[in-house]
Amino acid sequence: MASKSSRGPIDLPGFFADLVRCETRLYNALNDRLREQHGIVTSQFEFLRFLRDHPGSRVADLAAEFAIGIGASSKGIDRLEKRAWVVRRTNPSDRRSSLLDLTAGGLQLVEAAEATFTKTLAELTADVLGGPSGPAAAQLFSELRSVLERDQIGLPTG
Amino acid sequence: MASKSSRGPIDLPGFFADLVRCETRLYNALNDRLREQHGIVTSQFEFLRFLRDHPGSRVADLAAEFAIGIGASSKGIDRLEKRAWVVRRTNPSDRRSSLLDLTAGGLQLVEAAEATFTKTLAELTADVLGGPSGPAAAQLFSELRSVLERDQIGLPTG
DNA sequence: TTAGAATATATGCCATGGCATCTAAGTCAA
DNA sequence: TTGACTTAGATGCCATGGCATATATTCTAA
Repeated sequence: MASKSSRGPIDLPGFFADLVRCETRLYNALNDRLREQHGIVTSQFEFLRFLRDHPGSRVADLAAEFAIGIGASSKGIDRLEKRAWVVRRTNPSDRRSSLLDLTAGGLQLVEAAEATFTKTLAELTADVLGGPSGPAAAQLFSELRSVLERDQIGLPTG
Repeated sequence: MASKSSRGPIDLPGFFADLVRCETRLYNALNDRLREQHGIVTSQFEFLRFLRDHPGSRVADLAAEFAIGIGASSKGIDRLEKRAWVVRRTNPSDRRSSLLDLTAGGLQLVEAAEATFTKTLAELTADVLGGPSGPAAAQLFSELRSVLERDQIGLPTG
């Protein structure tokens, strides 16, 4: 059961539980839709979108963005590269790393998937998030995210 | 970078991205703290807390609550049972299923872990979520969760 | 009553992520 | 220059979850 509202200070554990349940279900639903329509899952869409918006990123940049390990980031790129949506090009100024870019096919895919993603998200959440307290909530999570990133909270080791 | 605020309708994809990043980092940080202080991870704490609050639940009840597959729920209980925090007792009215309960040790653990969990969450989020728009955001996610559960959005197959 | 359908969950296989480790490459000081 | 240290990321092992399947019960209709 979702937590109840109250007057006093927020019930943080209850809020967190609601948050995680929402995120899980939305992520699952987006996975289903993206898989059936484009053959990818949400995490792959997020990788592709990030690379579209930040061409020339490195494996470590993705790891930092998504708060995952370097190994997971490297393997995720392996899979996208195998499907010819991403290319690693040797970093001319540091040959330990590669610069990552979308291929033409990758760009085409991410644009199509973005339409599905945005539409699905709107179907599932617009009624509630489009309400009067939506903007305040969005602002709040934007701030929380900034704080967590600034303090480097919750970064995996590897 | 966290999404910027705006006047118009909410940027749903940006909001969702902020949400997922926050959830990932908070979950990671809670994992670290619970692991070092109690030898469990957050998902296990959530199982134990649910069983404390809903004694006699079945494997399928946990799966529904957490929007995970039945198999994952069963295996999660296996692990908690192996550590003697949970017992399966045969359901007298349906021998296909078991009724789940905490042991005394499980109850003791969940109480201790809850203190750590609540304290950590407060450390990491109270500044932002304790602000003026916190209650509205909490209410919003409570509603969104109710809607997603009512419509059975994002439940895995198995 | 009993065979077939439905249900609850246990189990096996695969994919993915964390963490440790390994290698290649860059940095720095003597 | 060169040897020690650091850094980027690739790779291997393990844990966990999804999905398919198997098994034990229960339900249902003839």
